[in-house]
This record gives sequence, C-alpha cells and structure tokens, in this order.
Amino acid sequence: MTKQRALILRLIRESKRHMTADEIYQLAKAEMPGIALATVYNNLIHLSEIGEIKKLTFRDRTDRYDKSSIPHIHLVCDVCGKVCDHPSEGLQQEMEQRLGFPIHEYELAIHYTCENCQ
Amino acid sequence: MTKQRALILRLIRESKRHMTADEIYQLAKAEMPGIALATVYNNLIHLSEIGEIKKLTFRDRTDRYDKSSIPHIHLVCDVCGKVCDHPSEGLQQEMEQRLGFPIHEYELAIHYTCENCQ
DNA sequence: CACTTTTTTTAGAATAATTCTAAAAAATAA
DNA sequence: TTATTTTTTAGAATTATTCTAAAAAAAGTG
Repeated sequence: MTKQRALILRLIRESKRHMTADEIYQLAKAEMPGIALATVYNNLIHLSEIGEIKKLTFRDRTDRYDKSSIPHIHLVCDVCGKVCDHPSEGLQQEMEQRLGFPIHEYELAIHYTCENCQ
Repeated sequence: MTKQRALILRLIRESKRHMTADEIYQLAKAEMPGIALATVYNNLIHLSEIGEIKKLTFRDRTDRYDKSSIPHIHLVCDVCGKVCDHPSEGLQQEMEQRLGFPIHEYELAIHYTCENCQ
C-alpha cells in the first residue's frame, strides 16, 4: 500500500459522486502535486481487481468509479447528467426468479429527470 | 435515404448480434468497397436519433448498436462475452412503482454464465 | 426538367480516454 | 543490509470517436 494508492482510495471513499479517472487525478494532484495520471489509472485497475472499488461504465463512454461494490441502482438525470445511487434490496433475487437461472451481478441505469431539473 | 444509409440499416436489421461501428463498417465495405468509416458513424448517430436503432454501451467501452429500440434486458456471458436479448414485459412499470416517479428508460445488463460456457 | 438549396459522403486530421513502455523509486522479503 | 518485487513516473502509443472542409448526391422549386 503506497501513499499514492492510499490517497486514491481515500478520495473515492470520501466522494459522494461517481468520479472519472481524470476527476480523481485532479483531486489527487491538489494533495500530492507530483502524482502521475498513469498512477491513478494503475491504482483504479488494481483497486477494482481486489474489489475495493467498482468500475462503472455509462453512456458517455468514460469510466467512473464507485466506492461501493454492493449492487445498487444508478439513477441518471438526462438533463444535468448527475448520477445518484438508489438502494435495491432483493432486486438480484427478483431478477433470478424472473429469469429462472442464477446471475453473477447486474448493472441497472435508470434515466429520468431529477428533482432539480424538473 | 442514401444507398449508404440503407445498407447500414439493413446490416443492423439482419444481424442477430450487437455490432460495433467497426464491425458494421467491415460488413458494409464487403458490399460497398468505397464506403467511409465516417459515413458509418454519421449514420449510426442519425439512425439512433430518429429511433430506428439503439446505441448501447457495455463495459468494454465500445458502443454497440441494436436493431430494437424496444426496451429489453441484455444478458452478458462473463465467460465468452456474448450478449443476448431477453424480453422484459412490464419491467418499466415495475421500476416506476418501486421508485415512485416516472422514468424515461432503463438499461439493464445482467452478467451470468451462458449455457454453452457452463 | 434545369437550377438552387440542403444534406450526405468522403478522406484525413484532430481529440480524448486509456493503455503501454522502460527506467527510477519505493516497498517488501530474506 | 541486500536482494527481489512492486509501484511510480513521464511520455509515447493506441483506439474509438468526432471534426473539418470540399465534393457528391439528394431533395425542393418553378
């Protein structure tokens, strides 16, 4: 566990958002000016592999990173683009019943207009 | 409706797969050797805008195109990577009841191990 | 049809996110 | 400590996609 890796993990855990690699890099640079973008990418891959964080892919084709690997619904506002989390207790079992076979995981993005943008 | 546009639309409608822009370009070139990759991209954007096809984004960060704009579930095999369609009657209403507000659309990718890969 | 206007196509350049490379630095193990 | 492994770094490379500007094609008009 290097200083860089600890910083990146902390930034993701402290964030309420779903940041892109570049957003994480910008925050990291503020605390550790010499950090390299490649280090951020390396660690995002590593942290995803060990299950500490979760890589998400949305329609804008930039990967975003989520502190929670617990499955949940992503609410995407089609006006402002903001992504919120929504709990989804029991959804995986419901899906398995509907389909009739076991599943590994699911990704559910729901597009709507958020309260601010109504 | 140009010859190029008609060809691209036909290729997507005839395919059972979810092709990337480049895969569509390769097929198109076989029938119309002079066609440009940019033409494929232009038409994929145009056909998506008018609702003839649907742009999908999966975890490998390449856009894929689906002949059906009727919402449905995508089953992704984590072993071979193949993507199948699965009908999902009533799922949107179920989601709206669960959430308590209207939604525009949803994207649901379910990861599993397909029959061939069991 | 002839002519004008709009849309589309084309080739290639530009962009942007991500990955790769190879050497230096840091961390870990013995 | 010394050796070994892992990580970091800067910058180059890659890849999917978008942009640009001129030529071609299609659509609209009298």
